[in-house]
Amino acid sequence: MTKYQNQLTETFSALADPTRRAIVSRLCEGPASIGELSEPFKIALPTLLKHVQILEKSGLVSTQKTGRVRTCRIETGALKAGDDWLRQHLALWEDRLDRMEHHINTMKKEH
Amino acid sequence: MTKYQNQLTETFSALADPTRRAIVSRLCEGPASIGELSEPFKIALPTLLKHVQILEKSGLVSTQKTGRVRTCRIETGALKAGDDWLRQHLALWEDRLDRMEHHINTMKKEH
DNA sequence: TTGATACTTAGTCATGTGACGAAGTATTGA
DNA sequence: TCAATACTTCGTCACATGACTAAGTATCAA
Repeated sequence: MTKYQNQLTETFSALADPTRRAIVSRLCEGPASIGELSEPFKIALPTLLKHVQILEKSGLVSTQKTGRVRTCRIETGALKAGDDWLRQHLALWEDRLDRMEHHINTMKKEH
Repeated sequence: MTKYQNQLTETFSALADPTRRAIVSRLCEGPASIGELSEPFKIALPTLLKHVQILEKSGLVSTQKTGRVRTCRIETGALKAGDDWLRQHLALWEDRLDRMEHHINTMKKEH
């Protein structure tokens, strides 16, 4: 598996979990600490931390520790990579449908 | 978890596996049977079938059996839903950056 | 300096996932 | 009819995932 494939796998895996998507949504409103992130969820801190680490590994989120507080923020690179993959595939399929339609119209005219 | 959340979870989970992404890529070139799909991969038929079933459940792919052959094709709905989520979040974050930049510029002028 | 705060690590557990081979079913072609 | 084809189901297995509690460590405030 190429690095690009690996990156996509990590991005989509990270986004496959509803808690992690909620974290991403929250971070789109602005940076937050681990404690702030954990508040809206009914999960233990170590569990939340693990989610943040997965998001960080996938490149969706970056973090920085200052004193005893770790601040998390969104990174758009991985979001864009996922979006690019989806759009490319949508475009591929739609091109195919267009070509098919064109082909059918050509056939009709020939009658 | 709402139905929409569930749908997103299934879509992103489905896309998290490289074999399944390869199946989606292949099907963007046009419909294919289970046998045709399995050829490029070094995996057993039951494994491939399971992947196709996961893709079908997520709504990314639809299948139809005629005689003894099952034909698989892309469905764009789930692809679009995933793309929408990503684009919405990219937009959210970029709006925030714009507002921040505007704020900084306003502060500068006030000096 | 010392107690509170904010994570962090370690260890455990139930469940889910992706893989396989073997054996089954339903169609098709000769 | 009957062998070949194209899945499909079944049972199993190793490993990954997401959750927890308990017990750390590092920083800050009084």
